[in-house]
Amino acid sequence: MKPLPEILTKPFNAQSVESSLYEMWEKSEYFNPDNLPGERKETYSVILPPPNVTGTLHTGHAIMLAIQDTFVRFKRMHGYKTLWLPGTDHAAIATQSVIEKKIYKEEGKSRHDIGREEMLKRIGEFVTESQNTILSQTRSMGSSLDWSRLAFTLDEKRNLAVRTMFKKMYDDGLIYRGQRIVNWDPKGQTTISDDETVSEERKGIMYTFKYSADFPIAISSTRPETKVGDVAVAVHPDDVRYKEYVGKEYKMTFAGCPITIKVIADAVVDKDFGTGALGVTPAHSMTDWEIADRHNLPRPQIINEYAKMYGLANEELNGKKVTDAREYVVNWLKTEGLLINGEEVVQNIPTAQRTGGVIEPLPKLQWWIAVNKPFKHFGIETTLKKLMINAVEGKEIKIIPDRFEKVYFHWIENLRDWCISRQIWYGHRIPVWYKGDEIYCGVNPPEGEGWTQDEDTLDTWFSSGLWTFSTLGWPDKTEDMKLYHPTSLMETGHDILFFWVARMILFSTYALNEVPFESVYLHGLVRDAKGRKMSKSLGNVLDPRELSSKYGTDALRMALLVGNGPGNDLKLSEDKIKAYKLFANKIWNATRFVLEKTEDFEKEVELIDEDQNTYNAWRDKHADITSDIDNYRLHLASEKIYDYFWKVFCDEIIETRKVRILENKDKESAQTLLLKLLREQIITIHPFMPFITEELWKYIKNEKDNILLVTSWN
RNA sequence: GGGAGAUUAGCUCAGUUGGUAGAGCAACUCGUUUACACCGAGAAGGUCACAGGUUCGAGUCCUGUAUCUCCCACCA
Repeated sequence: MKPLPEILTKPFNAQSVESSLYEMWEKSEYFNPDNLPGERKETYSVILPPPNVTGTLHTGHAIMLAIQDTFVRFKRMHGYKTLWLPGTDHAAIATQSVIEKKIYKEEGKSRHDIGREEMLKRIGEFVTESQNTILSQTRSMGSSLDWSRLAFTLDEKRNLAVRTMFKKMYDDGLIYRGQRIVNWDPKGQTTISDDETVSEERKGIMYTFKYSADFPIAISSTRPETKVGDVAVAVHPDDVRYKEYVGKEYKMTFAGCPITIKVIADAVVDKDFGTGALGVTPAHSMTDWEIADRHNLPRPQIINEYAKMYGLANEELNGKKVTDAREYVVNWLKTEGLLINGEEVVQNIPTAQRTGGVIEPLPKLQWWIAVNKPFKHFGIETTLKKLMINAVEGKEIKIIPDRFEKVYFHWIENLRDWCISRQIWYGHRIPVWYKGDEIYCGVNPPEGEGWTQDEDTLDTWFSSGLWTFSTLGWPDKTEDMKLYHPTSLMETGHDILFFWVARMILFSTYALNEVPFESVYLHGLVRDAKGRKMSKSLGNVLDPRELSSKYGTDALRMALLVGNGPGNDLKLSEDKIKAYKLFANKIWNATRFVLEKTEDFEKEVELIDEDQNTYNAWRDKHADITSDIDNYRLHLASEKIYDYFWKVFCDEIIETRKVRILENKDKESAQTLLLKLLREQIITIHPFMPFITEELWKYIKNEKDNILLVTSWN
């Protein structure tokens, strides 16, 4: 054996070795599956959920990187042609608003002052500059990503994929332009999808009143200001109280605005709610819009994009914010003696997830994906919804943990057409051009003069939805597509099951007729030791960069893996990370000791029975750990190797064998056993704690052995 | 209004297919004679929320109850 290396005589210092080890891995080019040694027939592929390009690493990223890297390293050591592909997300609205704020702060200018072209140029510059931060932080977690395939959701190749997909769906009639009620975010000045809204509990007042003294039916509303846009009052067809009025029309003046109200009967109305009569405001309520559809009612718009009243006969109301208008209308009701009562209620108000703005439902001409529309799909009539359901129901995709399958199905059942156009600048521009009444959709702009492109961009989840195959070169028929799609595993947070996972399934099954991934592993949120969400205001945010420099990346990774079952939130405390720093130290010292005790070791000998039994027990443990990883139980696998190394190997095996080595009793067998166990355990620990194990491997490997990254698992 | 999850040692949490309860931290005793005090040895600590049931046997399966958390839902 070699003499004991100098570095081992000192305590383990993670910081001093991590960056040079990562550099060594990168230089080996083994992160790229094309360069992996040996013959590898089976592939294993994972596409990294792209972090926001302007972001910095947080514990959510750290957990995702730790889990994925562990699987990827395991499979790579297992002989698979393993690809883990990195990328970043342009995060459309989030990024644009960051830069808008920055420019406003520094120059006092809005995006409209600056103009579309200049604004996009500035965002582009900012993004280029900022992406290195998240990428280098991603590296620092030890992530064995193939950087040669780095992708960006808004680069040229991904843009081609987006345009191609849009055109294909447009031609199939699955993307259409339509005037419908949208979720309008007055703060962000854009439409957003249903999933981008969050309902917030707020107190409001439910006013019960009449439009005018002559009108026979009282109605209830928390938004009386919208009633100037009413065109009907709907009652239940069986409601005897109002039967005599159905079909009649009333002309009145409400809050200074002339209105015509038709009494109609519709089954959606709940007889027992409020007065049992519903004031119908088609332009500003989804339900009412649908009622208007059924009864062929007009749809006057009376609120604009700035959440202000407009287009009304009463000039006093025009330009008023909806909240001020509400006050105005309520006062008017009071003075006219029309207000019957006002009852305080708790209501769920939809707000925009990104900006917090209160959603104003507005009718707008937008682009949609039709999820319920039948179409021919590879010769079979189906709908996008059915495709999404079939992929999971038919077990082509396994969701881990499986309880999320129910959540997924439930979401799809309630899914409505997806609004994909956004009134922001940063993103994939809609590949549609107009000239007069003509409309052209194409991957490339139309020939000829006079065409103008649609101003809108696409929902960021449209491009993210293509991620598993746009990263592999689609729409080109690439070797990567053939080898790595469907991908093996998608690992992400359960909070984006709908936003992202479902959309990837939609696009992939639709365009490729194959699932985007075979398994979905959903991790939970990281919370603090008390189970609270990490937030700046609580001051309980743990920064993964600080933690890894303090305790070592290996220790941080272990803390994120042990006991962290799929789908459950993880409570993370510094104490836990500290415990695995001690573990790293234990591995270090045990290695030194074994190397010291085997300095005079020459060659492997046959193990005596006692040692063979010990070795066999380890092999059982090893098989157990292997099966845990294969079955997505990293939380158990990591704990088992920790427990075995410390409690069994160090506390029992080393303690007993060192006596035999000292006393020269079956010394060679003891030495053989210690070296074999050490070597095999270092290999087993590597996917979890890549740095310390790769460092130690240098001192325990045989001449002919490659670096640990590509050393065989078995 | 629907759905999902949680309830296990003082604290924070594991416990894959049912077979005499585990980890980290904290607290207790002893040990620094040579891998590691970033350590070792030992002891202590739980009627596994509650009530029933299935079973030779249940933290683990079934039914119900309570408390908490999350998700979904256009009740105007």
